[in-house]
Amino acid sequence: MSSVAASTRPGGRSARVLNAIYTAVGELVGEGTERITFSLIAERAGVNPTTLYRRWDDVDALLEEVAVAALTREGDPIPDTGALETDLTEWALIITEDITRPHRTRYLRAMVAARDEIVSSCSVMERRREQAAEMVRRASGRGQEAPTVGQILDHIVAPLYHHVVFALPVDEDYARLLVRDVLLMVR
Amino acid sequence: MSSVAASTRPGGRSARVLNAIYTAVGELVGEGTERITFSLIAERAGVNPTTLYRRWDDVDALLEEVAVAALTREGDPIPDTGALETDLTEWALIITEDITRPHRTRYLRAMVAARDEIVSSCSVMERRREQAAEMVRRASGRGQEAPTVGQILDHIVAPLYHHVVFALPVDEDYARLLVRDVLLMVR
DNA sequence: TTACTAAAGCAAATATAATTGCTTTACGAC
DNA sequence: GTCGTAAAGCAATTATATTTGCTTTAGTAA
Repeated sequence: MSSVAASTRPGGRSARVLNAIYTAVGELVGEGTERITFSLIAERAGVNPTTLYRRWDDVDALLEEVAVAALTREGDPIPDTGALETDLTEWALIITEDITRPHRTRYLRAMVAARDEIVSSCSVMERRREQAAEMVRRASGRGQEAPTVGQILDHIVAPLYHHVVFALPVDEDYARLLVRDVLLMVR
Repeated sequence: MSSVAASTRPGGRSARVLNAIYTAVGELVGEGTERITFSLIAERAGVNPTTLYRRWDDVDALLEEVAVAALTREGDPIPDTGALETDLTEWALIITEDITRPHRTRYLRAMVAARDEIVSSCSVMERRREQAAEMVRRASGRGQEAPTVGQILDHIVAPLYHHVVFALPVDEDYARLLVRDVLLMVR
């Protein structure tokens, strides 16, 4: 298995090699390559296959690792429009756009296919929870009634991810619909 | 790829072999075997490996096929308690119990890891839609106000599957909570 | 700088997977 | 029954994947 960090010598070459490997995997996933193998990755990364064999138990372990890294990268801004409804709508649209990009979908699937321990170690959902919490906090600050963070996760985030993962259609209208539904719960 | 049905000679041996293969895969998945290979399956099924190579492109294709078959098997009864709230609660509990069983979870993951085409061809969600529709129909027949079928799928089914697939905790209380939330939408 | 050593590269050896041509079995149509 | 054929079994071959011992490279600490 082995993990990214904790290398005793993270300074130069190892880091460079690791980076090349991650990039190679990213490219291959992005290109929709069907059967990704160590040899393929090594070739693309300009790295010796042995390195891969020594570092990861199998290709899946590496793919999961890269997927987790890619999915938990920070970045999405938290909308701050002055009203919860528009905040949530904006946010739902950002998520939609993010997870429907083909290689994002592939990463999601790769991660989700993995064993519990790996999936749990991935903080995608924690990240979403924090973002939701921030929007709710702002709403409360303005004296607005708001759904709970749990409700936002269960009824906006979950359905969106669920649809992507089960290859069901996801679009703007669907995202807006979910926001409307969740707001019906607070009235 | 090749699919289950449409064999020109479904009568005896082929069917028996296919069955042995499906059973073997089921067992291996159930046992949580990490790296399932054709050889492993063939050995377990008491079948020649060549048969597997000739019939499926790769192990994943076979796993997906078995997963889809297992997940779309009929069986869950549709609760009919006389009130929508209890129907939905019963139903949510049935789903919860079903998808949290370890080898069910594994099947779900296997399916979800697959390519779009395979996932789409799986009617798990259609099945759920029909069941939800039936309960809503009964409620309307009694003159009860009810959420839409879409709302039930988005806000009860989706969160449940989402939690399982993302290795988040799922239990009875969670299922009940979701039902309560969705009913808040109709008032 | 220098010495030490973790980690990468290389190449040969081994193991496992996948393919292929041919033989055998046993449905299914007659 | 008997015949034709689809699909399974077998075995030899080929291709890939994986392991291993050794060499080289280059961070890091002194």
